[in-house]
Amino acid sequence: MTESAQHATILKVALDVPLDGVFDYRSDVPVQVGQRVVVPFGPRKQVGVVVDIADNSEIAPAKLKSILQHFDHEPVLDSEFFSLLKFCADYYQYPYGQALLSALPARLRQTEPAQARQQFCYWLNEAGQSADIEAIPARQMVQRRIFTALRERGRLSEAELSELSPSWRKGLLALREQGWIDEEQIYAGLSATLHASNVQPELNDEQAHAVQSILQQRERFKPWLLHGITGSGKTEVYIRLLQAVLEGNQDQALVLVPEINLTPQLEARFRTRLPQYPLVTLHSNLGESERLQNWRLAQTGVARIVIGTRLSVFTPLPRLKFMIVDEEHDTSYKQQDSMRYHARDVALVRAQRRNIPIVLGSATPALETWHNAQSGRYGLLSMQQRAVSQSQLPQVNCVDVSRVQMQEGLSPPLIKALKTRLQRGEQSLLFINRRGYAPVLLCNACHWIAPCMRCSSRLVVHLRQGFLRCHHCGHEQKIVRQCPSCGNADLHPTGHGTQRLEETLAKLLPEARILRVDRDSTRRKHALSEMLSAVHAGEVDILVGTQMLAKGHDFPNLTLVGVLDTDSALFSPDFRAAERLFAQLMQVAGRAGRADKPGEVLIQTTFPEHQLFNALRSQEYGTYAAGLLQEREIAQFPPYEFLALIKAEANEYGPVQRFLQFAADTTRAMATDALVYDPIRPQMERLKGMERGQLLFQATTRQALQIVLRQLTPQLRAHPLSNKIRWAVDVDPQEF
DNA sequence: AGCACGCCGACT
DNA sequence: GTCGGCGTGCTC
Repeated sequence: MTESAQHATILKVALDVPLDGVFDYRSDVPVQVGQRVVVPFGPRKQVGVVVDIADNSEIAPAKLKSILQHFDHEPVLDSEFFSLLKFCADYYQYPYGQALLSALPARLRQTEPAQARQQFCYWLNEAGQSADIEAIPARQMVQRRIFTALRERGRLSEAELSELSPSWRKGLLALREQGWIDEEQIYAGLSATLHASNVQPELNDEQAHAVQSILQQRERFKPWLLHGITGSGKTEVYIRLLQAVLEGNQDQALVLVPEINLTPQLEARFRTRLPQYPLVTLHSNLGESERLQNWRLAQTGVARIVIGTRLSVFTPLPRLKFMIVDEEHDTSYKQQDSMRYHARDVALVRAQRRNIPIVLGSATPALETWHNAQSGRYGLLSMQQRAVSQSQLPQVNCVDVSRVQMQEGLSPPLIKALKTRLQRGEQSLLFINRRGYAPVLLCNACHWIAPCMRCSSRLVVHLRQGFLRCHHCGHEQKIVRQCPSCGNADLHPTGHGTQRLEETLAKLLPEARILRVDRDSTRRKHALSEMLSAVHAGEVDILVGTQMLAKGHDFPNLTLVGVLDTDSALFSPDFRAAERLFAQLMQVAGRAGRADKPGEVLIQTTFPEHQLFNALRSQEYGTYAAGLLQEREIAQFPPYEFLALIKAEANEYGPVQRFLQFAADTTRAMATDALVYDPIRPQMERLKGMERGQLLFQATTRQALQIVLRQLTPQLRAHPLSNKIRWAVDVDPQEF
C-alpha cells in the first residue's frame, strides 16, 4: 500500500439504497461530516451523506471509488440528526441510508446543488412614489393594480402579489423597467403578515397550573401529558409555554401536529400571539422549494418555532429546547409505509436524548400514553373545565335502535331532535363513517353481494354516479342491473351511507339546507374550506359527514350531533378499534354546544349500555381508559406487552405463507424471550389484487423484541423469497 | 431499489 | 440471424 493510499481520507457515506450499512469512498478534497456528496454507485450516480470520516477501510482498495462531487457551502447536517435516524433505522428495522435520506427534503436527495428558490418582496422607490398612475396605459389592468397596491400597502411579498393577479410577474417587470421598483430577498416562510395581538387571555386555574408545572422542570427531559377536554384551552397553554421557553434566548421549539388541514389554524394563532419569533411550517402541502427553504431556516437556527407534521420530527434544530405533540393520540403520527415510525415515540426519544421537556396534548390520550401518565413516568396535567367559562359539556344520550321503528336509518328521537333544531334555527351534525349511497348491493333472491375482484371487500353503491366503487382499491364499475349469480333483476342497495342519508333527510325535512361533507364531496381543491365557511355563515342547517368533520373547526351554532352506525367498531377484532371510536366520538361530541348554547349528542346503537357510551356520557376518560387497560393487561396487549408484525403480500398466498413460516421457524429456533405466533391472514385478506399475510411477535420488553428482529431481518433479506414478495417489519403496529 | 448480465423464444 | 423476456446478482 502506498503512503498516499494509507492516508487518503475514507468517507463513510449513507445512500438511499435498501441495503444495510454505509459505503466507503475515497476523497482527495477535504469533506466534512454531514456534507452531501455525489458518488458512483454501480453503474449510476447517487446522492449520499457523509456520516463519518476514517483513515482506512475494510473494503478492498481496488473496489474503493472516489466521490464525484461534494457540496460545500451547504449547511452540514449535525450529529444529532444522524444518531436519531440511526436509532430509528435500528428500532424500526429499516436500512439506515434510506432512513437518513428520506428524512431530507426531496431537493436534497437530487444530484443537483440545492438552492432554495429565492423569494423577494417589492416596494415603490422614490421614482415610483412620485410617479403618476396615468403614466400606465389604462389597458394594463395588472400593472395598475400592482402599482396601486404597492402605493397603498408598501411592501408586498410574492405571495401577496400573486393574490392580485396570476400574471403579476409580467406586470411587475413592466413597472421595474420604468425604474420604479426596489426589491429585497425575503424568507417567505417566516414573514408574519398577520396582525399581531397583545391580548393575553387570562388563564384559568388548571391552565395556569399546567404552565407553571412544566416551566418548573424545563431544564431536563420530562414528558408531560396535557390531558385537556375539547375547548379546555390547550392551545393557550402551548402559547404561554412557548413565550416562556423562547424568551430572551436563541432557542427553538418543535410543535408536531396531525396530518390534516389543522396546521393553518395553529399557525395563525401562533403567528398572531408570538409575532416576535420567526416561525416556519413543514407539511405535505408545501412545494419542494418552499419546504427546503423552511427546513433550512430550521436547520440554521433562524426559525425559532417549527410547526410540522410527522416527518418534521427529524428536522435538524441546533437549539431545540422544547417539544409539543398536539393530539398525540392521532393515528396519522404513525407512518404506514417505508420506515414505519411513530412520530410521537420518536419525539419522546429525541427529547430524552436532548434532555428537554416534551408536552403531549390530547383530550383522549392513547392508552400507552395514559398508562405512562398513570404510572408516574409522565407528568399528568389535567384540564377538565372549558376555558370559555359559560359553555357547558354536551348531554350525551343513546337511542336503542332495536326498540324503535327506524325510518331509513334514522330513529324517531333523532328525527324529532333534528326538527327542533331546525325550528330554533340551530345547526345539526349527523356523523356516519360510511361514504357513498349504500355499503352493499344485495340480490334479494339469492343473497349475492357485489364483491370487489381485487380486494376481500364489498363494492359500495354510488347511486348518483351510477357506479359501484371499492373504497379500498378505488376500482369502479357500472351498477349491475341483473344478479350475475341467479339472473334476478331484484338488486337492492342495502344499508346507509352519507349520500343516502342526505337524500333521506331531503325527503324528511324538505325545508332544511343540507350539506354533505365526505371525501367524495370535498375532492375539489378548497372545497372543504368553502363548505366550512358556508357552515359558519349559517347557510347550512344539517351537516352530514364522515370523520372528516370530527376534527378541527368548531361551529358555534351547532347544538345537535347525531351518531349513526358505530356498532361495528365496538366488537372489532382490532383491539384498538374501541379506543379509536371513543376518541372519535369524544371529538364529535366536542363539536356540539361550544358557545353559550348547550349541546346534545344522540347515539344510535344496539348496545346503549356499552361502557364506551357510559364513559362518553360522563365525559370520564379516566374510568373508561382504566377499563380498557385492564382488558389489555389480561390479553397481554400493549402497553403491557410489546408487539411487532411482519406484513407480507404477493400475487399468490403460497410464497407469502412459506416466507412467514420460515420467519416463524427461524425465530422459534432462537434462544429468545419473545413469542412468535403462526402466520395468519389479516381482516382484509386480499387488497389491490395482493394476497396478504402477517406474523405477530410479542414480548414483555422492547429489548427482547429488538433482539429477535435484529437477528431475524438479515436472514429474511437473504431468503430466496425475499425479492419475490413484498414484506415489511412493523414495530409497534397500530393496525392489524 | 436499480441496473447489467445472461440465456432462451418469435420476429424483421 | 436479432430484439427482448425477466431470473440472478451486485452495488464501497
